[in-house]
Amino acid sequence: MINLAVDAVVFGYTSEDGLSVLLIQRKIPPFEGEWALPGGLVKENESLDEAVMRELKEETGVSINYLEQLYTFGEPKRDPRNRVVSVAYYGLVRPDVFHLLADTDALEAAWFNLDELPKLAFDHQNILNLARVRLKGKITYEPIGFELLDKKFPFSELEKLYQTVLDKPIDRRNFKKKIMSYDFLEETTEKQILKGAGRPGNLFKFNEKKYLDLKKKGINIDL
Amino acid sequence: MINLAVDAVVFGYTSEDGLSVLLIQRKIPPFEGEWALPGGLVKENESLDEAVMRELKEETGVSINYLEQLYTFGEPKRDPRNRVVSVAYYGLVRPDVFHLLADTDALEAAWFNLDELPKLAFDHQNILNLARVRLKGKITYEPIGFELLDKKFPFSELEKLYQTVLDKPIDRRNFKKKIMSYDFLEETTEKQILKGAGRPGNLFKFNEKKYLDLKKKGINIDL
DNA sequence: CCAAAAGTGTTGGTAGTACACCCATGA
DNA sequence: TCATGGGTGTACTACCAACACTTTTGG
Repeated sequence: MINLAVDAVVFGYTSEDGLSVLLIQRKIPPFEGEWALPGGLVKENESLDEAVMRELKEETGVSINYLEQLYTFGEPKRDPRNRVVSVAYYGLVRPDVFHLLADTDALEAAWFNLDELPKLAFDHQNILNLARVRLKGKITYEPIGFELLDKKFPFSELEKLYQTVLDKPIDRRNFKKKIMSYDFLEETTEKQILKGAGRPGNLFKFNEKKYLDLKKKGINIDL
Repeated sequence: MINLAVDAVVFGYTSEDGLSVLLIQRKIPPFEGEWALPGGLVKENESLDEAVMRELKEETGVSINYLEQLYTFGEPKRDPRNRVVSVAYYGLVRPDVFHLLADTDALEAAWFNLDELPKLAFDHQNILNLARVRLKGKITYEPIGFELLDKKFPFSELEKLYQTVLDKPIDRRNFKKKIMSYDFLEETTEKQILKGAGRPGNLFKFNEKKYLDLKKKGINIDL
């Protein structure tokens, strides 16, 4: 008898704190009290996509519908008790729009900065690592930002987002040239309201139609 | 109770017949007598990779160990009887090195040219379509050919392989320039033995070390 | 006036694309 | 001698990478 589960790697991005990941503290054995990816067993009559959204909602209160399938992990001993095969999903959201609410099998749900992670239960560190790689890959051929930034934002916010996810510095001028050539950003006349010193930047917004078009067609941001 | 299965999309390539796919004719319901991808239920104590190799061997006699995970299909109604979630794998081989031998749940095993496919059981046509897309993608960032061509082969064979998998014409000169720049091919002094008219080409061989290096590092054949 | 962040162009190199004619062979 | 397939080079373009100084603001 093989049990089928789903796990969700939900990355959060804010310009202040960079990348984080949503974890839960397990209420039940195995690994009781330890931190793990949200997830759980698939029910008889739901699809995998439905299962992962449901578990995420149940355990963390986070409700999103654009997770992507990452990989299926099926080593016989990955769960110390029973055989559990897990279909992992991943996604990237802005944490501040959710109110976390641990429930069902979770004692607590919290965002952890990627460089301050606790030890994770099961093989969840592997899953997270793979998700990290895939996320990096993904943003080089698909635009991101629309769901992660404010309606209007200074250009530097988009730049910071790419630098954070790719985890390397980017030349400001070349990046702007490239992004602008895809023509999915519109410059507004408004200016950034500053917190601290520095010249305030113009605010930009996404042209939603062109942005979604390019999500389908694909772009190429090799940096 | 959810059953867990694996399915294999094994593509075959020959320069004469192009791309084909390995199918089996089902011996048991559902879809008895129809053609389907080789695959079957995962056993309690084997990994997913082991399961897919085993099923492939059992049903078709084909023994390979370099399939890659493709995607996991889990719609509740994809199997008309029970709930079956299937982890699909894919790979590309040369058909002529295998002796097909249908066994266990298969009445017959056979290679089908991609444009002469029978109607497939379950959602296997979807799985195949996705595998086709992924295969195309894959050869643009990983060299192929070593396992598919003879030890020594005329350059046109490699060209034909790429044209077949990508399903579009390629400029011979540009392709050669690009491939040669990666430096994993060595030109020999031998010449092709002809079948029919035409100027015989020089034979090439892979530099296995450099080839495997590039498999890891990745290349970029955007054509 | 100093520190912080935004804005802005040019140049050189590299890689990609388009393109056509001659050569060696078998029939 | 014709048909078949192999072999080869150039020129144009587009993209990418590297790079530094000026402007606006807050403190």
